[in-house]
Amino acid sequence: MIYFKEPSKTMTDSILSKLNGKQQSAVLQTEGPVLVLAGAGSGKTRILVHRIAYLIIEKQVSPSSVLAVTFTNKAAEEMKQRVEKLLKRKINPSQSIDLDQPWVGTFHSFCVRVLRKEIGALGFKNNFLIYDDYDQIALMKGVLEKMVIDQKQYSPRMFLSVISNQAKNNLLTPRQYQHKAKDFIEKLTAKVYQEYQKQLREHNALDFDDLIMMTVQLFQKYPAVLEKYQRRFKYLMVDEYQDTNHAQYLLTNLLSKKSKNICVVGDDWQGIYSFRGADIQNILDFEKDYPQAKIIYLEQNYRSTKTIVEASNHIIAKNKARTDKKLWTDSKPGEKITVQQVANEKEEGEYILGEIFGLREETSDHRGEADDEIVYESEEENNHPAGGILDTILEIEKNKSGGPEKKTAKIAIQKKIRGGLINLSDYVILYRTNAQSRALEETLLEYGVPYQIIGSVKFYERKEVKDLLAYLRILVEPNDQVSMKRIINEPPRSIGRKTWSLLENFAEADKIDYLKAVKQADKIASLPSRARNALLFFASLIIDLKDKAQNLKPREIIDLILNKTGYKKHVQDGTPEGEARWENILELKTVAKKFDNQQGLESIRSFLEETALVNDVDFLEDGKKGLTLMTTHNAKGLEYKVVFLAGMEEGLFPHANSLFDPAELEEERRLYYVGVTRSKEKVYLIHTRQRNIWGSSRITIPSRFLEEIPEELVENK
DNA sequence: AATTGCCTTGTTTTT
DNA sequence: CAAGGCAATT
Ligand SMILES: Nc1ncnc2c1ncn2[C@@H]1O[C@H](COP(=O)(O)OP(=O)(O)OP(=O)(O)O)[C@@H](O)[C@H]1O
Repeated sequence: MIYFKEPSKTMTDSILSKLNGKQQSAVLQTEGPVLVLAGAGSGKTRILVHRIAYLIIEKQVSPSSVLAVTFTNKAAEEMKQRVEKLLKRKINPSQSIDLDQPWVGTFHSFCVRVLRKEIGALGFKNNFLIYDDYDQIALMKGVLEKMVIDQKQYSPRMFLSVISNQAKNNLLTPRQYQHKAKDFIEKLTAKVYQEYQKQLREHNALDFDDLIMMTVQLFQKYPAVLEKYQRRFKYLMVDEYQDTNHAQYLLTNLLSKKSKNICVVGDDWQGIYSFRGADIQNILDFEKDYPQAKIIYLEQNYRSTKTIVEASNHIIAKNKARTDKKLWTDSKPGEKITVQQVANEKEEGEYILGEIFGLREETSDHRGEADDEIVYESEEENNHPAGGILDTILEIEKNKSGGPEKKTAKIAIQKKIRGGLINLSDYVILYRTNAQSRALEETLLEYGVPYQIIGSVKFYERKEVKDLLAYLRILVEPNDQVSMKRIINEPPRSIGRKTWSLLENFAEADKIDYLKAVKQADKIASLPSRARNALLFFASLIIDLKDKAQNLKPREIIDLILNKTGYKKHVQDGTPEGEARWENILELKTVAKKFDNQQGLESIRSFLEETALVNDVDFLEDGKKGLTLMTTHNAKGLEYKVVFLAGMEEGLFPHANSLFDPAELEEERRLYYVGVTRSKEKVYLIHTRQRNIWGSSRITIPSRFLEEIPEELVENK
C-alpha cells in the first residue's frame, strides 16, 4: 500500500466531502466500537466504504488489516470497487501500487478462508467440500434411511432446520445438544444430528452452518489461532448487522476482542431473517456488549422522495418492537404511491408492463385521466399515442380472446425496447413468495420483454448444473457420496437402486472411498455381472477423466466430461427444455472461464469454491438490460427508480403463516418497509381480486398493509 | 433397469 | 399446480 507521511488536508476533505456531519463522525471514529443505527437509505453502507478508504489513506492502516463483512457477495464486490475508486483518486499514479486489498466478503466466505488454512486442528482436511441445501437433504435422507426413521413422519427438512436453528446457530455440538434434549423428538434429533455430522466428516464436507460454527469453535478452542486473526484484522466492519445470528455475533465478538475496533451498521427496522436464526437483539445489545461504544444515528434519507420516506415512516410506526428513530428527507414530494387493483395475476403483469411502457415517461397528469371509464367507453382511443398500451391491455381483458389489440401492444412494447427508450434496469418487481414469479414470467415472455428472475430456481441448483458440479467434485473428492449417488447413473448407464445399495454397503463395510469401491466392483458379493460391468465401466470412465484433467483448464475439463460421459447428448435431446438446459451448461462454462489461468485438480477446487458460496443476487449485473424480478428478501440493500410490489393481499403479504404470531407479523411489516424503501422515485402496490392458489382460483382480500399508508400519499386506482 | 403414471405433499422468506 | 415418492409396467 502507499503510505502518506502526513494526512493531507485536501485528501481528508475529499474523502469526507460526500458525507454529512454524522456520517463523517462515524468515519473519523476509527478506534473503538462504533454502532451506526439508522433507517433505510440513510447512507450506512456509504459510511463503510468511506471509512475503509479513510483508514487506509489517512490512518495509514494496511489494507490487509481491514475486514468488512457484507450480506452478499455482490455487495462485497461493489464495496471493494467503491473503495478502490476512492483510493485510486488519492493515489499518485507515479508511486508504485501495492496489490494489498482489504478483505471484503460475507461471513461464509470469510470463514471458508480461515478454515481452508486452519481446519486441520479440528480433524478435517482443508480441501473440504461445502454442501449446499440440496446436498444436505440428500445426505440427511441417507442418514434417516440408515437409522430407519420414517421420512413421512419426520421429514429430512424438519431435522435439518431444527439442527440448524437450535443446534448449530447456538454452537451446540451433537453431544451438547443431546444433554439439552428433553422430549422424544429432541432426543431423536440429537441422534440424527450425531450421525449427520459423522457422515459429513466421512465425506470430508461441511454444510453452511458448519462454516460459521466451526470457525467459532476453532477460535474458542485454539486461542493462538484466534490471536493470529485478531492481530491480522485490526479493523472489523459489518454491514446489515441486524441480520446476524448468534454464531455470527460471537465470531465478530471474538475477532474484535483485542483491538475493540468494531464498527457495525444496521437498522432494526429492516431485520427480516429471524426465520433462519438472525436476532435483532444483536444490534440492540451492541451498547451493552461494548459499553464504550460510540453510537451514531443517521436521520436523513438520500434515496427516496418525500412521499416514499413518509409512507415508510408510517408503515414502520405500526410496529411495537422497534427502536424509535427518525427519518426525514429534503427531497421533493415526487409522485404519489399508486395502489392498483387488478383482476388476477395475469393482469398484474400486464398492468406493470402498461405502466413501464405506456405511461412512465408521460406526465402523471395524463395518467390521472386514464381511468377505467375512459378506456372502456372509447374504442378509438387505441390509436391515441399516449397511454395507448395500457388502454390496449385493458381492452384485452374486456374482450378476453386477445385479438389484434394484444398484437398492437406487443409491437409497441418491442418498438420501445428496440428503440432503447426504456431503461428496464430502473424497474424491479418484488413479491413475497417465489411461486409468484411464474405468472409474471409468463406474461413477460408473452410480450417479449427481457427479464431476469433472481432466486426461484437458483442457477447453481439447476439439475444440469448440479450434475456437472457433482462430476467435478468426484474428481477431487472420491468419497463425496452425495455427488457419487447423484451422477453414477446420470446419464443412465444401468446402475440402479439395487446396485447402488450393494455398493454403499461395500464401501461402508470396507471403509474405502466410493471411487475405490467402484473400482473393486468385482469384489462385491452377489453382484450380477451386468451390474459389475456397468460399475467397472464407470470406474474406468472416472479414472480416465481424472487422468486427462491433469493438464486441462476447468472449462476444458467440463467439455471433457460432457463428451466422455455422454451427458452432452443426454441433454441435447432436441426438446426446447433440453436446449434451455444446454444454455445453462454454457453459462457454467462462462463462469469456469475465470479460472483459465489454472489447470488440473487444483483448478477444479478453485472453481468449486467459487460456485459453492454464491447467491443468485450475485448474478445481478447493473448493465444488463432486462426487468428484474425477485423476492423482497433478495432486494435488501438494493435500490431502483421504480418498485412494483406485487401480490399485496392478505395471506400472501402478510403471509398466512405469520398471521397468528404478532412477532412474525411485525417481521412481515419490516419486509414491507424494506420493499417500499428500495424505491427512489415511485412505488406501485398491486393486488389482485382473484389468484390461483394450488390450482384453484380464490378470491383475495387486499392486504392490511395497504391501509397503513396515509391516504394523502396514495393515489387509488 | 428404465419408464410411465398415479399418489401425496406442500412453500414464506435463504446465506 | 408441480415435485417427489412409489408401484406397476415393459
Ligand atoms: N451524504 C450523502 N449525500 C448524498 N447521497 C448520499 C449520502 N449518503 C448516502 N447517499 C446515497 O443514498 C443512497 C442510500 O445509501 P446507502 O445504500 O449507503 O444507505 P443504507 O443506509 O445502507 O441503506 P439501506 O439500509 O436501505 O440498505 C445511495 O444512493 C447513496 O449514494
